[in-house]
Parts: sequence; C-alpha cells; structure tokens
Amino acid sequence: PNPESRTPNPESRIPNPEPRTPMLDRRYILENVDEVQKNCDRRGVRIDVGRFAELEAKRREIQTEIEELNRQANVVSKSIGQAADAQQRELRKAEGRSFREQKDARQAELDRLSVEADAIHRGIPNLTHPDAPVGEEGAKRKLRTGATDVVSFDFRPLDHVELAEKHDLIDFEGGSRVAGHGFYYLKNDAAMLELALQQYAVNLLRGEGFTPMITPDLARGEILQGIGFIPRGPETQIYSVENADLNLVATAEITLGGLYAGEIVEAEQLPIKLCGISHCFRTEAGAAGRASRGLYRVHQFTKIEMFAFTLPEQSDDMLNYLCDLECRLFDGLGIPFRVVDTATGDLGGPAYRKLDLEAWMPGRGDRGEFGEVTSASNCTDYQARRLNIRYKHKGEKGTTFVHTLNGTAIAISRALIAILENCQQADGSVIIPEVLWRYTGSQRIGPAAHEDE
RNA sequence: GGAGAGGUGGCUGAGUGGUCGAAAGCGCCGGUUUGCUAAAUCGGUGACCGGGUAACUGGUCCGCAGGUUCGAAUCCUGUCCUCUCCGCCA
Repeated sequence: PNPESRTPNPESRIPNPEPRTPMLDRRYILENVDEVQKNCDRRGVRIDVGRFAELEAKRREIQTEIEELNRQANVVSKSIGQAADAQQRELRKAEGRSFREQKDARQAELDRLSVEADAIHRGIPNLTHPDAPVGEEGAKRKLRTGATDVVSFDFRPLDHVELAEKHDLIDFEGGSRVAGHGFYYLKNDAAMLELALQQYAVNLLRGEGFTPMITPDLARGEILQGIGFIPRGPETQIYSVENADLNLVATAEITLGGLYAGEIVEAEQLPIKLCGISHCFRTEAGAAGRASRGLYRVHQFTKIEMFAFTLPEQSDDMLNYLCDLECRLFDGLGIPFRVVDTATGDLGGPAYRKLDLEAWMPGRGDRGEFGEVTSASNCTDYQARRLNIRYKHKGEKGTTFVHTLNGTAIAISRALIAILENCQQADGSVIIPEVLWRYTGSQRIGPAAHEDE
C-alpha cells in the first residue's frame, strides 16, 4: 500500500507554535553541548551538536542586528505620522524604506542559517533516563516477570493463526481481498474477545481515575509531528488522506496528546490521566517478512491507550504507575510476561525512558518467544514543547512545559495472540480468561474438553 | 457541500491605516475603609524572545500563514476554527 499523497495546504491550528520547533530547549543545548552530544551518541544518533551551537550563536548575533534595524525603522515610521509637510514626509519614507531593506537582507541571511540549524535541531532526540541500559536493542534489561508462569504444554501448541483457523476466528483472506495484505476480519469469538478486552481495560482504568475517551481516528499532520511522528515522508509509518491535511492515527497517543495542544493547564489539575480507545493504522513500511505472521504485525488494530500529562517531578513515578497497570492487566488475564527496560539505542526520539511488556507467545518461533504487547514511555517535555502544552500555578506568573507519558493498556491484536496461544488446551479449545467472562458471555472457544483440565 | 456572520488580553467586549499592546467591564493582586463575611474606594495587573547584577531596556505577538505600505488589529490573498441558515445523511 502506498500512503503517499500531497497536501496543498498544511495548516496551523496551534496558537503561536514556536516556528523552529524546539525538541530540546535551544538554550539548554547551548549550555550543555557535551552532554547532549554524549546522549546522541548513546542513542546511536549521528548529530554534530557543536555545529548546531555554532550556528545558533551566529543566529542570535544576526537576530540582535535585525532588532536594532527594526527599532530604527519604527522610530522613523512613527515620526512620519507627525511630519509637518509633504516634503519631510517623503524624505522620512525613503529613510524608513532603507532601514527595512537592510533588515530584509539580514533576515534572508538568518533564514539561510536557520535551515541548517533547524535540521540539526530536529534530529536531536530527547535526553535519556540515567537508568536506561546503554547500547543497541539487545542491551535491554529485564526488570521483572508477571505473576503467571510460562506453562510448558505436554502437546504441540498451535500458533494463533492455526487456532483462529480451527475456530473460524479470523479471516485474513477476506481482509486481503477487501483492503490488502495486513488487514483482516475478526469473527465470532475473536470479535467478542475484542469487545471484552476493551471493556476489561477501560473499566480497570476508569477505576484508576482515567477519563475514558473514544478519540478521532484521524488527525492533522501538525499534531502527528508534535507527538513525534513524521507523516508523508518516504519511510513513513503513517497513512495519509489525499487532498486533506489528515492522517490515520497510529495510536491514540496522537489524539490524546494533541488534545491539549496550545493549552495552558492549571498545575492543580495535574496529573491528567486519559484512556483512549481508537483504531490504529500503520503502514509498516519496510517491515515485511519480519516475524509478522498472522496478527503480529498488521495495518490496523484496536488499542486502548493510557496517556498522562504531569508535572515534571511526577513523570518518573507516573511511568512506573503506567507500567504497573499494564502488569495488572496482563496478570489479570493470566498471561506470562516480562518487563523490559528499553536500551538507549532502541528508544524513539521523544522517549526519555521506555518500559515494555513482552508476553509469552507459545506459538511464536520454534518453541515460543516473547513478543512485545505493551509499551510505556516517559517523553518528559519533548512532546509538550512541540505541542506547546504548559502549566502554571494559579495566581502565579510564568509557565512551564508539562511532561507527557503514554502507555499501551491493551493492543487487541497482540493480546489476542497471547490469549489464544497461552490459553489453548490439548483438545484445541481455548479457555477464555476468567476476567473476560462477564463480557464475552462464554468461557471457552471451541468444544468442551472431554477429559477435564 | 452551499450562503452569511464572526475569531482581539484569564473572560466579556470596543477598536476599519500612524502616539493601540490595544477602551470599558469582569476576574486577579495590593492599599484604604468597615466589627467578621460582603460591599465601597484607590492603584496595579498579558505572553514570548533578547540585553543588563539590577532598576530597566530592545524586539515580536490582535486565530494561523503570506501580501500591500515608511507604517497593519485595521486593507488584500489563502487557510483553520466557531455560530446561523439551507442541502445531504448514519
């Protein structure tokens, strides 16, 4: 599938977005060139921070000149209004024009400089939590395991594709015919399971003070970029709508984070905890063939997402809290999993730290493998800067960027894999996790076992 | 989708080319008065970027982007959003 299309007019709705899109604060970078450079190195991001500092210094210099020229031009302009006779007036006009022309010339130079400086700036990723393991993807650190042990079957377990076929749960062929490879229909008990999982997750989160939200499934390019996605690039993971500045969201993180774009919230309202229900669309460009059998890597799925806006000092705890909730959700389902602290080299640009749950998938690979089912990230103020989301204390002056965090509660497609494969029985039936019975109305997929379990 | 109206400071709302960063009111902060509450009254009260130890000071900002002009909240173009009416529709 080719998601490429052109948008005639990318719009701006966020009031006064900093035109040069700060990722890290420019001043912070200038004052901490070495540290920022080291951080980029640890993440495997090739960036010349020193060069940025150089350009930025020059840029400021010119900016000061421009302001001075502007000031002089303003003085002249003001005097014209009070000028006595027409001759004086014309003289002053010429003077003013001259100042503006000089200014424009300097401005053009500044713009040229900014192009390079901004390109570097855009590439600078967020800082990294000191505890995050340093290295490539393999350097990730296992933090703990869930409450449920991995069961070794005394029969050859089926994978979820085989189980789905056996019980008529998923129509991959139909999905391909109608929408292409990577799309599918959930049928029968799988459809019911999706609804049940949604209810299960949302109810638990609501009890924890999250506001349930069914969000738009499309969003403006600007919002995507604020969150850290790059729509419409050659390698983009994002589907875009033709002739409109709209994109199918890859996660409700986009719509939940974007909800407060341009806002100043009262500090007393923080933390704000949202629970988003949305479909997620991903082109998965360049991912073909990579361990993506069945439901594991698809172009569309439903996801219950947690999102939090916090005070800066709250975000470390909030990340652990989101991760704990994910653990509770999967412990509740009886799925074995481990929690992994993502290595620096594998962090996305916005993430300061990322904790993943990897569930055991007995049908994956030769003898079962862990596969990522959730992901919780602390993005500190990286997204807030780009979306211009700040807080202020009531009655006080001055605003500060909030911290944003996101975490998967349940991504239905991956959860389905884990449930089908872990809960399968020797006779091929699947026992539905007990916490879902009240939503599914049934307890088992497939004929009851003849012998007991 | 069509027609019209509108988007101004924390809020309401004036302002149609030059002392407008923006009247007035509300709110907020401080003073005075009153026995608390409340009321009255006086004064203060936007954000961002830069310079300065500081007092202070330069620039930018009237949805957003661009244009005209010596000078734009004000004129022009595009666009987004809101409201009203019409059409269509789950």
